[in-house]
Amino acid sequence: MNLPLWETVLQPTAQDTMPGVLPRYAEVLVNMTAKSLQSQVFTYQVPEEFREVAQVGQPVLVSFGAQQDLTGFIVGLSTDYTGHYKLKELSDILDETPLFDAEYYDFIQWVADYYATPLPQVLACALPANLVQRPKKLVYQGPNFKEPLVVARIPNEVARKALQLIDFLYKNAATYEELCSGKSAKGYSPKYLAGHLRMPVKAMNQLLARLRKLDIVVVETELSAKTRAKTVKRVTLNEEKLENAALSTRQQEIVTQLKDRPEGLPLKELLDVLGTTPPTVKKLEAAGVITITDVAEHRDPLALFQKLAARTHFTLSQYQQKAMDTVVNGDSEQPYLLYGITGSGKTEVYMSMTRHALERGKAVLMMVPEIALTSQIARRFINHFGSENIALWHSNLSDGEKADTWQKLRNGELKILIGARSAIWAPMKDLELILIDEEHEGSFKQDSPAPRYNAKTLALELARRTGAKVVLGSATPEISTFYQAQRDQRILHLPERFGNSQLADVRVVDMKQERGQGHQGQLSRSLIEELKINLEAGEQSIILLNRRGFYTTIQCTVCDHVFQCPNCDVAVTFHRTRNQVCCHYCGYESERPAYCPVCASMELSHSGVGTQRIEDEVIKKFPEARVLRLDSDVLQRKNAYVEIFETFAAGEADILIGTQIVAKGLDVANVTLVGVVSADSAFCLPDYKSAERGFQLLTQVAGRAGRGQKPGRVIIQSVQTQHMVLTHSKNQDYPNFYTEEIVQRELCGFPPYSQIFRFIVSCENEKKAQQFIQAATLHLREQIQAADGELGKHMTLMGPAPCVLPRIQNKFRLHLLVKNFAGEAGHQLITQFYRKAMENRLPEDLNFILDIDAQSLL
DNA sequence: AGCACGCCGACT
DNA sequence: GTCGGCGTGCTC
Repeated sequence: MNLPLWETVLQPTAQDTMPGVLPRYAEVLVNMTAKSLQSQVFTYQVPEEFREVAQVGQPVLVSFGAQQDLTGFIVGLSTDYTGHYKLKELSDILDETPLFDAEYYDFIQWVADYYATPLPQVLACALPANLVQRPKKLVYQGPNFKEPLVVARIPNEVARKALQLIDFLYKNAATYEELCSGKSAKGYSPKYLAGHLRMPVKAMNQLLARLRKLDIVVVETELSAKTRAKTVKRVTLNEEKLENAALSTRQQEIVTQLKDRPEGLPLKELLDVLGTTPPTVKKLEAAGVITITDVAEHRDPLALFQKLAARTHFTLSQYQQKAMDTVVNGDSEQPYLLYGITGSGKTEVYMSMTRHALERGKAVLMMVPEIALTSQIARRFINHFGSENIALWHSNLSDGEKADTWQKLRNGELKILIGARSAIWAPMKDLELILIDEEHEGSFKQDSPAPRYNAKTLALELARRTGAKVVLGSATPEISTFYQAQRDQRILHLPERFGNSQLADVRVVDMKQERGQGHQGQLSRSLIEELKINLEAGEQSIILLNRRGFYTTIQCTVCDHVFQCPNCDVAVTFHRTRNQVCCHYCGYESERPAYCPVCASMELSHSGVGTQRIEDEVIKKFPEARVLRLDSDVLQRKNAYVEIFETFAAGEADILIGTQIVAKGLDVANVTLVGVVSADSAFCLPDYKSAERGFQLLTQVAGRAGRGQKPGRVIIQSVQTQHMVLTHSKNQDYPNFYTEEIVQRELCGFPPYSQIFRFIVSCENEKKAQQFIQAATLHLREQIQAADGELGKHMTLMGPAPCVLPRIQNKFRLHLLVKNFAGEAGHQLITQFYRKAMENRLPEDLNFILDIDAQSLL
């Protein structure tokens, strides 16, 4: 029977060749710089020696055009080729262990399509960095380096730079002979050389090309170091070789150490114990008496939690059980929404579902909004399931840890993965359940760079492909999520607070009134009073400062001038500890100005509020209180999140002051008071989601109070006490907030009634940016009108207009919004339009971004 | 995006 | 003659 073979021949791109039939051709996605070719796949011949090992998902080295040593991935294998190209051969397979399979690649293709992003860019986003070796070009002295006649042939205009370069290489770089000798030789990257000689990289590359032709320099590609599973050297004894060996005293000592240890000893330990040196041990190895092997060190990202691995037990309430049963017996067509107020026990439902999946050998992906929360949820999962079954996935993982975890997930050795947004790319085997906790959080959407993906969108697509079920959990679901879950009747409601603890008592304080009655400062009298009560009772308090758009600015008291960043049109933030002002968008830093540039007055004041300022005020009022601060300054430190949360949770502080992050996930029974300073900035941004975000923030933070037996109090300080966000979050009333907000959305045609596309143009030259976006808008209008049917009636263009933040990092920003009511047809039109635009060369220094399903319109 | 190829004008 | 400018077109 040769039918299977014949079939393969007919399908040259078949991913799976028949067993026993070796592939001769490989489809390679080349890591290309050429924009118009980036998503294209090219066929290469597989050299004889690679045919047995070649597999989809392996990183490879190829040459393309005149360029050598480009990296790429095998994305398909076949036994036949029907095209008419003279095929090149694969230069090398960089790693025989594949990083993904054909199904995974198909998913990547879907993402690339949906977000109009080149395939290699999506792949680069999906695969952990440094898992693949990167080629690096290094410049050395060439064979003709010291030939004066050859140097004389360099044209005048570049001769000066050429001589500088030659001088530098003469003093620093390895000679051609040294390079050929094979020993480690010093070379320099073109980028470094360009920087050193103060010239553009492009010019340097041109110069190098010229010098290369004359053999004055050579450029070699070198591969970055391989990320390997970390290994330790282990020494074991070969008993049988021992008998006829003559041993010195030192050698005898080594043998004695190893005698009763069939599993051997780590080399390092052996050296430490005996105070000997590696050569001594090596000599014994040469004699065959002992063996030294590289053993994979068990790299455990959960080592931190090991000590906690005592299993917990719990029983589900009737509502929790019902939610669990519905999902277990339900289908995977649409996501489920696990909707329950804070403290209603969603985590127990997640854990029961996870256990159900594990019992049947299936895998579970648990997504959380931020790393800080990872530790909290992870802890409860580890307590319950034991650390050996769980992997964590977040950006603080080292390359080696990522490489290990990646392969273990691919092999199905790990069944539970907990991680933030990027965990959606993990190559999970036998995936049955995707849990997305706090699904309303904005951090599931990547802002930049492309692909600007939403992990929730990807989760739904992944579920569609694998048959996995998706459960979205929140007390304050995204408006669009609730809308759809209600329509599909997929809401799992947990109406009770767990352990029947009471909802917090929420009070709104009118700060205008406070000021009117002559009370100064950021903390209202009620809040100060309540803080005092809590301190005396030994209970803990949280103060939330909603920072967005509400920084500590420096303002002139005479002319009201607010100090701005010279690059971005936003106010600079004042940092007292460093006596500096800095811009949170571009990182601009400068000494605190001494006088106003407009009126020369020296009467400057700090207006606005920063966490530091609140901290000062609190310390002044309560000098004996133990205060912790959690904001972006503090978070620069690695593990700062975890440390501060743990300190607070352990009761080692009385008051925690922080930005949005304190509103999330913190589950401390002894917290009975939450104060919100400047609540208004949470819902007064020019953005269609601002009410939703404001409500979510205030409700979540209110949920932090009174999680134990003691009742909680919440004080919200505001100047717009009648705002609907405040009235609903005061009552922690999501249903009524939803009802009011969804009407607005329909009225204005915002999601869920439309899909938002946002084009952003940014350029240092304002006029250039304006011209470009106007031309693009015109173009898009034409295309929509030219499309068949009534597409034009179902797509609304808004703008172009300057962004709410019109200048960031010295670049002017304009955007064009498109509301798409036409579903997939509209999506395709937009993505095709954008793809075509990106194939052409953009004006220099101009960025053209498409944000699909944009969340923020600032 | 590079890079070769090719067709022109300005030099040793 | 030869070198180098830059416009075009191709890269498995």
